This record gives sequence, structure tokens and C-alpha cells, in this order.
Amino acid sequence: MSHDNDDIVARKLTALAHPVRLAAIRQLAAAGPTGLAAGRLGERLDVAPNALTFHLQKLAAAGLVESRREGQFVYYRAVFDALLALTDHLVGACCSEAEESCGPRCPTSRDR
Amino acid sequence: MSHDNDDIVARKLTALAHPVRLAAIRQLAAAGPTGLAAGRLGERLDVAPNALTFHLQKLAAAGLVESRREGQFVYYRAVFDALLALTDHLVGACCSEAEESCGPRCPTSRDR
DNA sequence: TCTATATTTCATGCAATATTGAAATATAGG
DNA sequence: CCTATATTTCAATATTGCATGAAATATAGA
Repeated sequence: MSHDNDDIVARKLTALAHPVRLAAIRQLAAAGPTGLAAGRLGERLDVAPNALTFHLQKLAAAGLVESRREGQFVYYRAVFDALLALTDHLVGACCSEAEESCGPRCPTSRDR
Repeated sequence: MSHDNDDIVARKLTALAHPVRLAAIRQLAAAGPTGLAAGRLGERLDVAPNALTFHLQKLAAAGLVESRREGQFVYYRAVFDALLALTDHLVGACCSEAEESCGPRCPTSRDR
């Protein structure tokens, strides 16, 4: 809600706003809490290893993914809370100043 | 779900991924279906008119806002369906390949 | 028509981000 | 210790996106 929060959210959106990173996040989201090894992810996305690292670092810097090493492999997983908070923020203030609702799926139309 | 869809969504995220535009969308979302005149929005965001046009055009090109002229004024309004579709897409495939759920708020944890 | 207000367009310089290829580091296993 | 695999780092370049100021267009009203 605060003003700085927009900057934080904008940073997360910036991190997501790239075809490779978006596809990566969705693969990781689908993979669940265990996550996916970087190499496996790179195969699925058809992205070179160094490019993948580049993009994953952006996602990590934004707090959208985390990684752990397991032997030879580095597993990445989505940070679900961060993703959900993001979607909350996007539509959170929906219609708060309006007299009409913005539609049946409006998140604030439920509680009034 | 398709692969191209990621590009479309990435474009929408790119449009949102800027503090001014994010604040703008939230103001418009709060304003509801009627929307807000460009000048009024510019005042609230403390953004110069030409800069505001620049950002609103990005949002419009992504299908996240629409505009209509009313006399001297041009009203912008959020396209709520596009916003909701966006958030759906982000977490839509959550955990689909996983055995464990990603958490209590996981969108797919409800129906299984 | 003249003026004021609202909004958009255009042009330029600057900063941030992406892509690519080569090289470096880390771990596993023989 | 040597090799293979996995991942990251680094450097050069190209691209894209943003901010700023000046000018143009559109509408309303005197």
C-alpha cells in the first residue's frame, strides 16, 4: 500500500517481464516446492546455461526464486508467497474509490 | 498456456513494470469503470503531461487500459479482465507437476 | 477568431538491460 | 589426480527504454 511498495512491486514485475523469466517462473511454479535443477530448467526452456543464470539471478534478486545446491546440481524453486503477494498488490485497491464495481471477479466486490 | 501466450503476458508485465505505470494502474483500478481524466491522474502521480502520455500509451498498447475522449478531457480506465487474466496466468500452473502443494494459498490446492 | 486548457507528438541524450562467446569455478566419480 | 558435468562469471556489444524540453493538435468558451 505504501508508496515505496510500488517500487518493490515494480522491481518484481520487471523481473517477471521477460519471456524467458516468465516461462522459468511458471516451470518452477509447476514444479512445486522441490524446484528444478538449473540444467533441467535450461533444457525445458531451450536457454543457454549462462543466459539462464543471468535470468535466474534477476528473479532471485527480486525475491521470486530461491536456490540450493545439491551435489552437482543447483535447484531453483519459486517463492510462492512473493508471487501471491504480487498478484494481491496488482488488484488490491480495485474500485476502492468507485461507486460501481469493476465486475463480478473484482477482489473487493466480495466484501461489500 | 501456450508458448506465445508467455510473450503476450510478458508484454503486459513489461507495461506494468514501472513505478509510474504501476501507480497509474492502481489509481485507475481504484477509480473504477468510469476512470480518470489524464490531467487528474497526472496531478495525483505528479508526472508531467507528456511523460504521462508516454506511460499510458504503453499500458494501452498492452491492453491494460482504455481511453475515451469526453469534451476537453481524455478519460483512462483500467481493463479489469486483462488484469485478472494476468494474475491468473502467473500462478495458474502452480504445483501442477508437483506431489506436494506449494502452500495454503496455492490456487490449484483447492481442487484436489 | 482569439485565448486558455488538455493532451499528444517529436527529438535528443542517457541509462538500464539483453545477448553472445570465452573462461572460470565447483562437484562427482574413476 | 584427472576427466566429465554443472553452473557461474566476465567482457564486449547491441538493444531497448526512460527523461526532458519544445512544439503541435484538439476542444471549449469569450
